Amino acid sequence: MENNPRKAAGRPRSEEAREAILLAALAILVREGYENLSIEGVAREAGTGKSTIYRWWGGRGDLAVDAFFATIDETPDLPETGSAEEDFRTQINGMARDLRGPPGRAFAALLMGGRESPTVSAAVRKRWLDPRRDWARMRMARAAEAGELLPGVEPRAALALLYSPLYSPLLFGNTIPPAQDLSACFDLAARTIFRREKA
Amino acid sequence: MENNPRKAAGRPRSEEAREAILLAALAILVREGYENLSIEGVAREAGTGKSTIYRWWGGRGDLAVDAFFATIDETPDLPETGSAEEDFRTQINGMARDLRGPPGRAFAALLMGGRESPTVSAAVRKRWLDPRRDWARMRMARAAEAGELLPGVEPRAALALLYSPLYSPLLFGNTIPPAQDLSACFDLAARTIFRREKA
Amino acid sequence: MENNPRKAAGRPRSEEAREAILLAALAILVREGYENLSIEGVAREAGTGKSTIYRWWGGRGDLAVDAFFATIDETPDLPETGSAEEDFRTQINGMARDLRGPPGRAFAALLMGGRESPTVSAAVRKRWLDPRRDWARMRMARAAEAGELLPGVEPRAALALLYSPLYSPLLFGNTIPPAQDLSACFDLAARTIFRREKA
Amino acid sequence: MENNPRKAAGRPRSEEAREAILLAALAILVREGYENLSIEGVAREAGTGKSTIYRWWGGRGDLAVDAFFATIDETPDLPETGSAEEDFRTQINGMARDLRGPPGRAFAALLMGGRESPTVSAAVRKRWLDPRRDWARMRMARAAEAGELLPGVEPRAALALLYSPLYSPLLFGNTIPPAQDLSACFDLAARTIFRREKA
DNA sequence: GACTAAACGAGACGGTACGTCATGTCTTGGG
DNA sequence: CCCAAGACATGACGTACCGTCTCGTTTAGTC
Repeated sequence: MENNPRKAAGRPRSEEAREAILLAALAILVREGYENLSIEGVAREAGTGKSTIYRWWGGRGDLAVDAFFATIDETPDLPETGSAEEDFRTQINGMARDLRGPPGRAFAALLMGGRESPTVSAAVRKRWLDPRRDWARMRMARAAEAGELLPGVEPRAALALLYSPLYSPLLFGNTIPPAQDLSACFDLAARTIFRREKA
Repeated sequence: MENNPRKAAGRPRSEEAREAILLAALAILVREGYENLSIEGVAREAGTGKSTIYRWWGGRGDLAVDAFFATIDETPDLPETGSAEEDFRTQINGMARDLRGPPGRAFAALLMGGRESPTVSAAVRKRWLDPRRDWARMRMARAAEAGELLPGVEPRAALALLYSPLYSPLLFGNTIPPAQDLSACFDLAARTIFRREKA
Repeated sequence: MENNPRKAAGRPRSEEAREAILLAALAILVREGYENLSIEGVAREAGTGKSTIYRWWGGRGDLAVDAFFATIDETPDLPETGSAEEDFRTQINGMARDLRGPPGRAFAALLMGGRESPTVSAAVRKRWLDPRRDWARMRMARAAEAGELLPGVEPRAALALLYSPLYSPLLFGNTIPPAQDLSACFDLAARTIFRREKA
Repeated sequence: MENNPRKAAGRPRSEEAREAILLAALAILVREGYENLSIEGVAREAGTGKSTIYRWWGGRGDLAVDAFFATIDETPDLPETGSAEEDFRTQINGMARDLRGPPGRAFAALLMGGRESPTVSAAVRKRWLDPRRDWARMRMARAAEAGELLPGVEPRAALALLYSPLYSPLLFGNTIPPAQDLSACFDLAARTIFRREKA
């Protein structure tokens, strides 16, 4: 029951145009990379005018952010089993799945865009990093409470150790590591973080 | 029996111009970021003609690579003590020192440039990643031989675990983590990788 | 037996809007020239919607025409004394008065608009030129009948000679000549056109 | 024997491009009028880049001026016979010939452009009006000296009377009057200006 | 000491994209 | 049916760089 400033006069925004623009932007992002994502190109491919893009987005950075997140379930329900280790493994694998393939290229492009515009990096932090990190911190705190952590484990360092192997290859290779490698890293890290039940 | 390919007729390359260009490129890179590094800007700032740049470099990517590596000792002699753990810690801290501050921003910019041009990412791999990774693999193999590793540690995963926390923050924050955080991560990782002497 | 074509259903045209639009258009015309007369600008300044303008006028040309003629008495009663020379002098001075100053600039702008749209030039001819020319032709014919013309004077050429000096400076200087200059020209022309009574 | 500031470094201006641009501009000016003369259109038609146009001309006004004057002999040698009346008739007919047809449309367009930009109207004055007016004033002064003028003729008014009928129709009809009409006007005006030899 | 040849600065060239603005059309809700 | 508001596709604006090109100049080695 939202009561906007009365009603919003004038012709309503075209949902068609909005979608065409986001689709075109995503396609170009994946196909040609952030460097070659131009507003004119998007307008051409989407069959819209440039001004329609500038009316709703601030520039190619904003556009790239929205285009990427249109492909992503922004607030996935994260399961919570009894085991913190299992929960983290599930989340990390899920993120890897989200980012692998074309969306991964878009994501890498997006991070790149972050250097060009603080808006973009803020948006990425706010819409990707923060929710996932918040969840992770909370889960880690609960694990500590439940005595699931080994003694002397600092939560912040533990999180860095668990997540970094997922992201860092983007810097050099543009790709998310394969599931097997990721698992090996996770297992190794988990060994030094989580208390395991004695067999 | 001519020693060189003849002797290179004509006016020799101007060392002055080369240095002015690299300096200008680095300055712009650090001051304004990769996005705003333009060939025209470099030529203007260096007081050279554009063609001199295009003669020796393929584009702004190539130029950025050279400008960055001009600030870095490309093949540092890595010490080797008896302890693998100490050696890795030394190397990682050294890399962090190299990348922290302005050069770090240049490095991030460089990695970004990698998406735009395969030449750049190849150069980064060849001049940064490969030598460091080669050393690390070798050192890790020697550690395994010497029985310094805990049982069940896969070298590849171990390396990923050790190095990722250094790089991944570049993706989101444009910075290298502070020494303290890095140490905490390293210690945590080391605990699951290296066999420690019993007290 | 309905008196009007039906009665015109629906909301009646807003006289307020019409006037606001014409006023705004005239103001912009005088203040910023025809070049900078934009429909959007008029709508903004008049506080109306663009479509209201497009509904009633064909474009900025039409609008300029109406705005200009709103400042002019379109069919002034022309006096007729016994002397053709005096009557012409009176009319020409009257026209000069109408066109001098801001309205003159608007008029020049209007003529300029004529090149862009045949509608405009037709309107200018119909609402400015034709009534004045018709009067002049009639007066000249009557003068011929009354024997006021010198022998060998072709009416068409005589009219051109009398009126041209009023208009032609608009082309180069954007202004109507001062009264004194105009008088000198008129006197000179009159000498070769009108028979003067012997003293 | 001009000694420029040494030599003019850099690639020399392309004469080809200059000509293609002027030709295209003139063609558009004549074909579509000043209103529809756009820099982009000229660049498209001339096969050049926009920047080449902006490098050498300040805008469409400047361009139109140059395009028009490229078709006109800017400083025609004016004959001088013994008779001032004949000389003026020759000059006026020559101007009419210059302006009739396509160049006339371009000229009208140009005058229109004068309202939009003071640069243009200054250029038109400087390159068209002034030389012709200067010549006319001088010739008129010489005629006065030689006693060719009727008594009481003010040179300024006489010039206005002679030249106005040529220009003023441009305002309403876009065309230069036909030779016959022009002659009639000229004869009528001449009768009140020049002393004629007794038969 | 002239000749050859490449690198140099300068800067013009045809392009592409930028972000802004006005066009004329349309689609709402409300009077 | 009119009106205001304002979104829409279109297209020109003037700017900034792109990467290529064409100059005249400079700086070596080679004859």
